[in-house]
Amino acid sequence: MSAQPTSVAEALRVQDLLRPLADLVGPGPVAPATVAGLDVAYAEGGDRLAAAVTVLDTRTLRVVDQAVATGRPAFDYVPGLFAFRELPALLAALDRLTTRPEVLVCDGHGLAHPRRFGLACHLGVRTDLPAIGVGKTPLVGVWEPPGERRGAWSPLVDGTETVGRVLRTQDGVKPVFVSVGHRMSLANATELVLALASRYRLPETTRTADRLCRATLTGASPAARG
DNA sequence: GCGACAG
DNA sequence: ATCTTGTCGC
Repeated sequence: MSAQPTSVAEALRVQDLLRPLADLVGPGPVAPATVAGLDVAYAEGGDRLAAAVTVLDTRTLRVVDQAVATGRPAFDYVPGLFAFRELPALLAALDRLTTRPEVLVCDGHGLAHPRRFGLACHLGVRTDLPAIGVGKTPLVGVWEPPGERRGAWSPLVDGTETVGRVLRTQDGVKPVFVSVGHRMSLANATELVLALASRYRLPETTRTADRLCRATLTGASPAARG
């Protein structure tokens, strides 16, 4: 089977094949110097997309490198198989970076997935980089609402497993869903997301990547072909 | 069987 | 994801 499946059955098998390769424990870099944000935007009609990666200096939160890749969605949108849709373009964008980020912050879940292999796990395994997932809405699991203050969190539980954390990144603002992707502990992932979401609900990494891929589709940028 | 369902 | 108006609040 290929890395890019053409059917649901095949996609499920790819996940089963790659899942054992994910390291869901490793502490990961305690104080990474750089962190990458990844995001994808779709053109009206959804037949075209732009994937963006921005690399930020962890301390200053300034963008130090970035890349984009445009293309077609590689798979229909199927909850649980979402990664196959955006992965090719995201990997292409990553290839265009001139630096190698120390951690990947993905727009979607990692372990918090019905088969424990969401986009963040997939990207981590395919790049062998520490990766974490930050979702805006849940895919699996149950949780108690975390405290109202920034930094408060509660475990995200699916069945008998803790698959992530529901983290409040700003006072009184809807929480985000953090889960491990690859080579990173849940505690360190939580700490990193909180540091990156210093001012807004979402981490700066995803905010900068989001702006970049949108601007690319809008045509606001000169060099943005793929 | 029916609804839910990352982006 | 994308399509959309007004509205509340710093």
